[in-house]
Amino acid sequence: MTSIESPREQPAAHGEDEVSVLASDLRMACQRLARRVRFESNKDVPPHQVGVLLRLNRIGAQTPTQLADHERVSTPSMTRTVNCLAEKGYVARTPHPDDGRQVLVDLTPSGRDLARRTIEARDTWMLRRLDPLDEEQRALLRRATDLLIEFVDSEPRR
Amino acid sequence: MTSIESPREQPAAHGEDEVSVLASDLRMACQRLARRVRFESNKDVPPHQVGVLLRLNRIGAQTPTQLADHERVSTPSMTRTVNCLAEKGYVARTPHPDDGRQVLVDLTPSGRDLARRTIEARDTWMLRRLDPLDEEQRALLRRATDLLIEFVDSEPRR
DNA sequence: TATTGTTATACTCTATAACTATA
DNA sequence: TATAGTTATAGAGTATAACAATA
Repeated sequence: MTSIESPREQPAAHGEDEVSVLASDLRMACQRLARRVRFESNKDVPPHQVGVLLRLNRIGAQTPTQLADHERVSTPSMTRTVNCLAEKGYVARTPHPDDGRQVLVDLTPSGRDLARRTIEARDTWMLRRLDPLDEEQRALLRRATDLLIEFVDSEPRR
Repeated sequence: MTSIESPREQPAAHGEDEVSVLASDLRMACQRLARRVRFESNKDVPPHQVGVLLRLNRIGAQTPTQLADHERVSTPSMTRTVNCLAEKGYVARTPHPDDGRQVLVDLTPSGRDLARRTIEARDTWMLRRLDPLDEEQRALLRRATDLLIEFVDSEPRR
C-alpha cells in the first residue's frame, strides 16, 4: 500500500490516512492507465478528433456546440475539428430538422468503422492485461468498475 | 453490467463475453476519471508542463531527453517546455556532473510547491467522491487499485 | 564519429473577436 | 435582439532538420 506519487519523503498535503492514500493511488492508477491506452491507440487521427468520433459513436449525432462543450474547447475549434473529420470522410453535417441555425454532426459509415477499430485497439490493450488474472480478481475489478462508473460522473454532495 | 461505450445496438467487435465487457468498462471508467481530474486541476499551467512538474516531483532530476521520452514528445518540444517552466521559475537546469553534454532539470522550491498544490487539488477531487462510500466499498477499491497499479505499467506476457 | 541539447522553420490546435444566418 | 455556426487573426505546442558542444 505505497502511494505512487507521494513517497514517504513527500507526504501528501492532505495527510497519510488510508482514505487519502487510496484517493491518491486510485487517481494515479487511473491516470496512468488512461495515458497508456491513449498512447497505445490510433496513430493517424489526432486525439481530440478521436474524442469526437467516440462521442458521436457513443451517443449519436450532436451539434458543434454540444461537442465543444463536452470536449471543453471553443466552438471555432470544434468547427475546425469537424472540418478535418469531414474532409477525411469520417463525419457529415446535416441541417437541424427543427432549428435552421443549428447543424447536426454525425458519423459516416467510414467514421463508425474507425471508431469501432479505435475502441477495439483500446480494449485489446486492456484485455491482454486482464487475461492473466483469475476469476476472483476479475470479479473484484468488475465490482470496482461499477463503483467507479457510478461516481466518476457524479457531483459529490456538499 | 452495461458497457459504457458499446450499448446493445453497437456491440464491441471483440464480443460480449464478461471479460470483454469488463475490459471496455474499466478502460472507459479510468479514462473518464482521468479526464475529469485533468479538467479539475491546475488552470494557469498547461497540462504538458504539469506533467513534467509531477514527473520531476516524483522521481527527481531528469535530463531533457528522459523527460521527452516519458512524455512522448520530441527533444526540441521538451526544450521549449523546460524553457517555459524555467522562465516561470518552476525548474532550473544544472550541468550533468559526469557528462558535459547532458543537462539535469530539477524543480525549484517554487516548482515543488506548485507540484504539491496540483497533487492536492487532484486528490481533493478524488477524496470528495470516496467520502460517501462505506468501509466495505473502500476496501474493495483499495484491492482493485493495487491490482491496477500492478498491471498498468507491466507488459503482458506473449 | 556518435550523442546531447538547442535553434530554425513550418504545421497544427486553440482562443477571442468579428461576421452571417436564423429564431 | 439573441443564438448557432463559421471565418479571421494571433498565440502556443509540436515535429523535422540543421547546428553546437561534448564523448
